[in-house]
Amino acid sequence: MKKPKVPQPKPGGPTQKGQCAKRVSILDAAAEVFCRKGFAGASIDEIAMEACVSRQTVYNHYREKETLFMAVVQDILDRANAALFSILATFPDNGHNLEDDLTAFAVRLNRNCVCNHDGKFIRKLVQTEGERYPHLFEIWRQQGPGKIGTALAALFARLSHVARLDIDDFDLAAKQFLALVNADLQMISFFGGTPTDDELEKSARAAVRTFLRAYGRPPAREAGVEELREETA
Amino acid sequence: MKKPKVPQPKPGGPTQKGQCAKRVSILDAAAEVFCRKGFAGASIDEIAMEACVSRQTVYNHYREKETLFMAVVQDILDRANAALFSILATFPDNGHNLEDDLTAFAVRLNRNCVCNHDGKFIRKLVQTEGERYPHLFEIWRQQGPGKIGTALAALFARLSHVARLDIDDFDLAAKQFLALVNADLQMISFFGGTPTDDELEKSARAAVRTFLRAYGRPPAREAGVEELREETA
DNA sequence: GACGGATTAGACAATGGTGTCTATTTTGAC
DNA sequence: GTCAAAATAGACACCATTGTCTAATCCGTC
Repeated sequence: MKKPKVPQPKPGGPTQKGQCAKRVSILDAAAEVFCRKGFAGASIDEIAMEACVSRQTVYNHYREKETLFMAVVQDILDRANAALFSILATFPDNGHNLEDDLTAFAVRLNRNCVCNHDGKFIRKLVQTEGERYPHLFEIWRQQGPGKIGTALAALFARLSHVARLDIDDFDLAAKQFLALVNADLQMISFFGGTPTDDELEKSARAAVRTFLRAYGRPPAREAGVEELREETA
Repeated sequence: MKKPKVPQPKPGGPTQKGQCAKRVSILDAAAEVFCRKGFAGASIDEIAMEACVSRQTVYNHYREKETLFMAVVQDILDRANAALFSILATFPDNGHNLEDDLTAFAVRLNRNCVCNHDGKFIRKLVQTEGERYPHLFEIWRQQGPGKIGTALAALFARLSHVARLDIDDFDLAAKQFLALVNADLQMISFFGGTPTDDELEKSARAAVRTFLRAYGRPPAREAGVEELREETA
């Protein structure tokens, strides 16, 4: 009664090595449970149940708990990476309004990379199990924030070159941009909650505004502060 | 051989209810182990061993694992809070150089509240177990970042009033200040590593510089206003 | 319909953890 | 020195989990 239950074995499942349906189902369920309970707290039975699969099937696909765990991590990282590059490709090199462009970019980044399920999962897991698996932490740092950071720095370098930003240290600016964008949301997504679209938009706009106050080139109409300084001098 | 070992029972231990030495020792050890292994992964035996105490003693002081866990959390929060207010009390209301003052403040805040042992512990624990104990998350948000945030907002309000900052939304600025200060360090302290004093200082200075680019009043007026105020007082 | 690989439920031993109990020893106060 | 409270080691029942094994069942393919 309390053991894994299997509703319908899904007749259409292809039996390939790479992407068998059961395999995916196990991976998803494992991600869910590992994220909720941590490595130690997650039980194979619970994962099997959530995946609508027998425990033995789990062991057939992944030799042991740790194998499964590592497979989950790699899977999530791959997905998050794909999302990141797809977003970076959308930034308009010559849009009209830098503030709007950056805000839209920040919203998309947060929604699809940082605040989404994968993002929360991987951060939580790294913090929970990073000490036990230093290897895991290293992979994450290079493939996660590391990639976002350098990609963003490159973007800022381009924008600086087109004279829309006034940045001296691109890497620093990238880190600060990410930090600002997450200032509001961190608390929400820290827990389980997912920020609403409204919160996402609002906090992104506030962050971008501050960022541009610090790093933006005054486009003549927004030169309030600059002019003030000139006049008082 | 592998059970709790007790070297010397420490003859000088007073037997009071409030702060018995064993009690403290257990609390410290429990914090350490819970932080390393999470709630599920930590075993009472390991805690007892690390505290140089028998398992039964642990159960004598704390009825069950969960009781101990909650006591640890409350203890850490109290300590972190005390540290925070002691730091806030040191900010000079009428210093000469705002950048230096803010930088020093940020360094101290990070060293004693955010990047130190307690800070890392509480963040890790909230993220690990927050879902299982929503109560824990709520306490943390109000007593931790919440208190820092409002205290910082109040400080910025004071500084704005003395015309050293140009801020419209104090709460937002406080959040952004904290975010900027942690932009660099987050990655380091995310794992187990403790940032060096040098890293702390450098990242704080970069953050404050950006913050002041966004929110600072042109420095020409700073000294004048300050002096005027002092003289009229 | 028959075959073979995948999948299933369920039993199983081994392990390790929790919380209780007891008999003994230590400790500080008197 | 005596005494009571606290702390100790160790045994214990109980439970959950891991990973293995087996016999039965499902599935697509031939």
